[in-house]
Amino acid sequence: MTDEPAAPAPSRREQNKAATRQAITDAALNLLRGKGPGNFTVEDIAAAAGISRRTFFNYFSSTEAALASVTNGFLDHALRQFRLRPAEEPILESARAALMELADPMTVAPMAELFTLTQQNSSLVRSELEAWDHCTEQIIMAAKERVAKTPGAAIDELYLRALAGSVISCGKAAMDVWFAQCGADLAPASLSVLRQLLIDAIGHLGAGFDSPARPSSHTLLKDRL
Amino acid sequence: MTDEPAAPAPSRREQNKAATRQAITDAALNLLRGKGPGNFTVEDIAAAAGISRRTFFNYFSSTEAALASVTNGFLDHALRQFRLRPAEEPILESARAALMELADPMTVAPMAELFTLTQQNSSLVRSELEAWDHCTEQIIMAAKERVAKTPGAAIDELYLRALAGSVISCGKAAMDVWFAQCGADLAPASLSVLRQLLIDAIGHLGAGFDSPARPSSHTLLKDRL
DNA sequence: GAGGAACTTGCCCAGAGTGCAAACTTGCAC
DNA sequence: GTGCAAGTTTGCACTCTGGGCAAGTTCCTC
Repeated sequence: MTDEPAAPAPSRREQNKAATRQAITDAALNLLRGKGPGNFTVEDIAAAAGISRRTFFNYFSSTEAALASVTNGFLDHALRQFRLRPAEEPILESARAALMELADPMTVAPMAELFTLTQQNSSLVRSELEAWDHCTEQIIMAAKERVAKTPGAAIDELYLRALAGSVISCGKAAMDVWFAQCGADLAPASLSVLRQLLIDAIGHLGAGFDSPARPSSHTLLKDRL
Repeated sequence: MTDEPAAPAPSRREQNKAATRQAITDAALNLLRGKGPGNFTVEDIAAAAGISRRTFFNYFSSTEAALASVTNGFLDHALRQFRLRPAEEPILESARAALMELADPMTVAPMAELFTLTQQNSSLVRSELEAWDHCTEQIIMAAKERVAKTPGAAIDELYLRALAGSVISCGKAAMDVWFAQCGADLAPASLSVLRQLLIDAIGHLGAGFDSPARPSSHTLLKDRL
């Protein structure tokens, strides 16, 4: 149901595959909601999605992989925003802007739900980690492309990797604190908190984590609660 | 908790368990060396360690978990160093000092080997990620304890999580770049490179990543010392 | 050295993941 | 349409994982 202006020939085959993939992740998410993590099998998912067990494995290598599509969608969104930023902008500022886009109800809702459903289960947490790491690699690549655009600039691998990793860590930290404070609350006030947490985290990063506590935005955060 | 004045009662049982645990990880590592990742089973490990398959699972929940003990040992070493730093020292400086300890032949050797053996295999990479994440959580806890010691200081959860995550990311970035540059080379020159990479990474972090890409910034080292 | 706690092991079973080959669907050309 | 090639689904069979259970073994304590 995505009508992009530049639709690259969605053949019947492609449509079917996309529909099946969607059916699988929907089924997996429903089972997660209904039975809780670890209480359903691949066979259950396949049955709910109307396919055979074997076909499930043609699409995903595990239950976790199927559920990871939620996190991946979430992080891909941020990554897309990052790529849209002008090349001459400082990377930290681009990152801040990209992360800011995550504090949007539509975007964060699936992630918030997954988070609450996932919290207790270790194998699901593991695939979350993988998703964040994958996003880090993507950011590194995006940043490299950006650097390549500016003439006379050399790529400092260490700088890029450290920066990308730190940015992602800050995003993760903000999300963690937000979930801990607000649960899966998606009300405007809660999203404001998330936005402020993201700003603060990137702020700490930009300031080199100078002072142990920066009262300026911290109090602001508490006011919102 | 380990080397306290109260003798840590190494009973026969404890010894046996420790020996078995060690035998398992040794066997796993040998098989990894000999057959490569994914080309041996839990049964192979158990046989090589002289125990039953069932007993293996009494110690580790998977092959990856058994191999992760290498990474965990590596990171625990850093964590221990971190805890040894004075409480009034800035956290970043403590982190720098702790990471510096990793550039030691004895410490880094197993990690370097594991890295080269692991690189291609995704499920092993995943458990590495988990180990780094676990270390992050430990650092957060250690930092909290430290903050609790200083009177009148409030714990800023976001600050701590963002900082710990960023520090770990910088350590990871330095290791990644080092492996990419030097492979598993443990010669003094190579270790110097690692040391400098760690210093630079933490330097970038402390400087808020404000400088454009610029390798080998020895000024930052001077600043910190 | 008797008794109990801790540990190992074999047995069993549900479920994960994958290769294979037979069926079926779609795309394409005639 | 007909037909064929390429892509997909599915059942089947198989290996491996992970863990519950109960019987056997080792270690500690009294």
